[in-house]
Amino acid sequence: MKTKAELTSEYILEIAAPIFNKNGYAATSMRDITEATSLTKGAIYGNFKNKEELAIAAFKFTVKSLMKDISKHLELSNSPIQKLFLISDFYRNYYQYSKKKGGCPVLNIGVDANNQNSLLLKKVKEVIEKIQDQVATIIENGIEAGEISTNVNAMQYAKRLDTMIQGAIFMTYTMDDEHYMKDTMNQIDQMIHNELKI
Amino acid sequence: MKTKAELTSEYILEIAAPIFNKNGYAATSMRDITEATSLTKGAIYGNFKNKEELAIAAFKFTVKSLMKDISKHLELSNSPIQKLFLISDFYRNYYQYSKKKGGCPVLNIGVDANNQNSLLLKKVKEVIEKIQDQVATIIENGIEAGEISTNVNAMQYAKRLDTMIQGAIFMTYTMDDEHYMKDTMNQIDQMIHNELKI
DNA sequence: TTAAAAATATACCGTTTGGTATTTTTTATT
DNA sequence: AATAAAAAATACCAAACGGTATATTTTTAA
Repeated sequence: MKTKAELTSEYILEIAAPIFNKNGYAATSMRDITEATSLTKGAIYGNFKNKEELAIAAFKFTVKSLMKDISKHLELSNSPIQKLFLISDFYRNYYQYSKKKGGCPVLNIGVDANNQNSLLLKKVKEVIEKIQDQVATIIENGIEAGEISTNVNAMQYAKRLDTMIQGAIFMTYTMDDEHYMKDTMNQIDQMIHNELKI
Repeated sequence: MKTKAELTSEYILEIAAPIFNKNGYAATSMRDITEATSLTKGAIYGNFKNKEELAIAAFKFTVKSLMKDISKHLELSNSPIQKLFLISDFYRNYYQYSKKKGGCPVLNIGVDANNQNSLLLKKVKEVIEKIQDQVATIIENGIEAGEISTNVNAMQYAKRLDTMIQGAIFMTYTMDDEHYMKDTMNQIDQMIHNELKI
């Protein structure tokens, strides 16, 4: 059974994570958190050491949920090449999906933490590496399964896809125009067809 | 002849622009500006109405310089298709180049201003539209000159290139790894060769 | 050279910041 | 039901915040 404190911590993260994600670290005050949670400083500081620890926990909270949802979506097929198409399929709805989380945590916290919070930036880097490793593994599995050309450099291609996706996320949010996301996903699908598929 | 105030305003922007660009709006204090410029609040508020106006002027200052440098680089050829290659050529060195300005203003202020400062966000949008219009015009000129396939949708392709470039900038800065930039520019060159060139 | 105007420095304002010490309330155990 | 422990609320702190009013200095023009 979860303790009271554990439940409170989770509740705080649920509320605080989208706020930090939207506003960034410096633009989010502890008062924002107490007001949004209807809790007091005593409750917040009783469960988190300080603002930085809360922000890091909030980032982890959002990413954990995001990674889980992606993984779940990728379970829709066992074929590596189909899993790649499922990635673009997932991101096709990413604008609406990620809005509920206060935006894309990788993009927002990545930019926000740069030059500002090295601990937070390190966490973002780790998440990016993890995502890229997973995509590279899918490509490698595709090569082994004979679905993907042996000429493909899995890691390089994973990074390339990730770069395009992040670009699409940035443009979609900044221009408030989902076409960027849809177009980029179409482009990625074409790439998978033309450059990966055997 | 420039007035004293005009010279001071320029000086303030020179110093303040990279700071706002690096830290973001909320994380930059007016004290940061007074300390970096060795000026006092009187000088700053005498030349700029408030923090927001200073931040907007600082963004414009950085973008103006950036746009000028790109335009200058594109003068190296009169051929539209070569101009496209010159764009990727420019961004190949963009990491080192933009570091001096405190990072990419479009990426940094774009993410920072979202949900935070609608005036600043509007300025970023305008810059993105302006850049995309210029690239689309180059492509259109290439079509007219018979250098680029008539099948190409100029605006769509300009947005596609811009999206990829912004993705590369984000990944390069966040991972502190210039390979993302170089790889993406190679990819773009290949696209120009395979999809645009006649 | 002097006086007006412009520009900058100084001193100060109320408010908000992140954080802490203490008190009160709630929970769990006997 | 009583008690100890845990959790949360309250009250408070010094420092920093953006901004302003005023004093001083510098520049400009007669």
